[in-house]
Amino acid sequence: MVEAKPGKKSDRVTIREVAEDAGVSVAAVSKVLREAYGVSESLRNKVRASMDKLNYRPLASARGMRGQTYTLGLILPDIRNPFFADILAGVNSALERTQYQLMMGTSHSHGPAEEAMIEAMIDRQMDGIILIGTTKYVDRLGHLARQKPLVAIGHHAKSNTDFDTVNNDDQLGARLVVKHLLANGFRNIAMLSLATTTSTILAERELGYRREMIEQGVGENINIVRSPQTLREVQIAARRLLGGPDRPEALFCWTDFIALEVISVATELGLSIPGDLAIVGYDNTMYCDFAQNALTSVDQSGELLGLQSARLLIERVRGRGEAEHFVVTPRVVARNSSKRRAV
Amino acid sequence: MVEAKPGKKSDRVTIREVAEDAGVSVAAVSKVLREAYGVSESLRNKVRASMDKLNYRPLASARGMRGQTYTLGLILPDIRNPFFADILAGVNSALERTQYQLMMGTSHSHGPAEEAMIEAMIDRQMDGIILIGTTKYVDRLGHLARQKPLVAIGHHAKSNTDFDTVNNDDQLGARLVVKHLLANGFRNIAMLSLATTTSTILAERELGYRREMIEQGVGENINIVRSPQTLREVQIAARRLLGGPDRPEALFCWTDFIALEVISVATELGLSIPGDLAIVGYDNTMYCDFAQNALTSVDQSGELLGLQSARLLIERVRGRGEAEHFVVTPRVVARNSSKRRAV
DNA sequence: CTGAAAGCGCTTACAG
DNA sequence: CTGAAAGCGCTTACAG
Repeated sequence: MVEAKPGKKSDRVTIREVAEDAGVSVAAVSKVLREAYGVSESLRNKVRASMDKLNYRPLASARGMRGQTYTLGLILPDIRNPFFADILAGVNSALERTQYQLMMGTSHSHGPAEEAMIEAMIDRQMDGIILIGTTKYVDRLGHLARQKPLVAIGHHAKSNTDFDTVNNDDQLGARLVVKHLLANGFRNIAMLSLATTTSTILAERELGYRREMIEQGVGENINIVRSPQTLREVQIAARRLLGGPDRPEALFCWTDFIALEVISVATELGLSIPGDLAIVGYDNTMYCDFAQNALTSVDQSGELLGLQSARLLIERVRGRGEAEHFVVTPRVVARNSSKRRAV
Repeated sequence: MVEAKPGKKSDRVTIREVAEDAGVSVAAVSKVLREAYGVSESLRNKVRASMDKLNYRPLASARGMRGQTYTLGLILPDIRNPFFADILAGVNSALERTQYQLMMGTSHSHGPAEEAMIEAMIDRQMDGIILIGTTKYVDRLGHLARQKPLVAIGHHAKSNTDFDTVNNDDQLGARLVVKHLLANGFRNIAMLSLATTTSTILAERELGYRREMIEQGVGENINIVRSPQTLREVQIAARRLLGGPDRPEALFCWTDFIALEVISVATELGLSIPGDLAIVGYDNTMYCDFAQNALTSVDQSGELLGLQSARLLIERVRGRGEAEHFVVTPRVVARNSSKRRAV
């Protein structure tokens, strides 16, 4: 009488049982599983039939002990930013017909969690990692990439050869915003950026803003305010900027999420948008379309970025060695928040 | 001359190297790692020193072959819903000082992805799984829970003995909304619910709405509209409901996310809130506080739910057998969107 | 308290 | 084309 152990995986079908059922060797089953070369049609069919019949599913960790786990990791810096949902949609659609599964982790901005998350994913044998909006870990990214396929979204490193990058042209995006606002009659344009010393995309956006302001002859109005991401800090920064006497005519915010908070502060201060203040965001997330926001924003095709990053990562996992750097061209999507004022 | 293989993990320190360095057996190192009984102070110290010195990190998949992977899975139905960020914050804080790492997966509403995600997590040896807002898979949940520790958030199953549940009292939440709206002078209250046949939390909220409407003597105004989650479908449903001649005075939406879309539609229709229409959401997410939304909502303490679910899951992983069902009491957070109209 | 050996479920050379 | 055997890095009884 065989008593099932109270253990949790007692009912799991193994490759050995499939092999027995199909009357072949364990190695043969493994080959069919990996779609490896040198398996006859008939053997493959027998094995497939047994796998289906027994409802076999390979154990990823066991596979990972020698080969791949068929698991890709995605690290998000902040799950609250709705832009990441767009990226994720793209990643998911790229993975749809593949064997790969996506596992996500978040790195809280406070603490050393980003590094910890990367290590956790390496320890869990992810075949490759997609990193979004790298910040602190930047310097060690090359070292990491040499031991694990890596794609960075939202981190400019064109000259790097160890990992791929996927970006929109952030400098251009910021330039387009300045152009758009000037075209609509706003000349005193400030920028609300992120307090960071390591984000290359913010550096690019600030650079684009500066350059375009200067080239358009409104360089004397350049004003970059930097704030951390927390709700409280953004509100404080926005109140200070908008409550004072030298309030700008327009404010370019580095991401929609923050722009929505600015709209809130402006509304509370009794400012009308765009009458008293024009606001532009970045990422063109779904909230921009809501009538109560009607937020002009820069579309950087988040879904495409996600799609492309997953494709590149799989290529890397399969052996590609040279780095690729994918860049998409952004465009301004104009809405009410930056409309030309009635004269 | 030993040449490092081009393989990716050549630099990984193993338990064997730690054992050699410390001058003990591999089994001893394993025991220290697991903080198992029967290890002398001095042996432990030696091993710990070697682990630090060599910068040893255990490979989760190897551990999982016999024991635990120290990885917990969290399955989200829709990453766009900001409520899940609150839950996640709670889960993360519960895991902070533990050995466990969280890996998240999303199940797209379209397709059989929810089931696929659960299987993917089982195949990846998660020690336990937190499931948010279960829908289709409900009937097989018991079977699943018998092979893997499981906690469900947002799924009522008090009589179930195989897994834990973590919820707010959804029926009460809906009742409180009706009470609040009536107290503010709104009598013709409709409800915008989710098109689902399996969600128990929606069933509870609908029940609470119905019962309270009847008990308060406005049963003749009961009107439940059900819509899928997609932006398009919600807009269509909202336009039909709000554009018609028999527009309700107030609309209770099943989640904030949907309520924000309704605010958008109402705004586009030229309706003022709450002048022409009061709106109430559920979950009290951060967007409610934005002045342009000022959305009254039901707070179900998402962070607490997340915290509690992680704690319960770890207890289960450690062997607890009986089911626990945690319920938190919701409360209405009143904002401008449901303010009493000026007479 | 400590360690040698078997084994978890796969993949990978290597023979045949 | 097919399979027997070794091995991935851990944990788990089991001896000592």
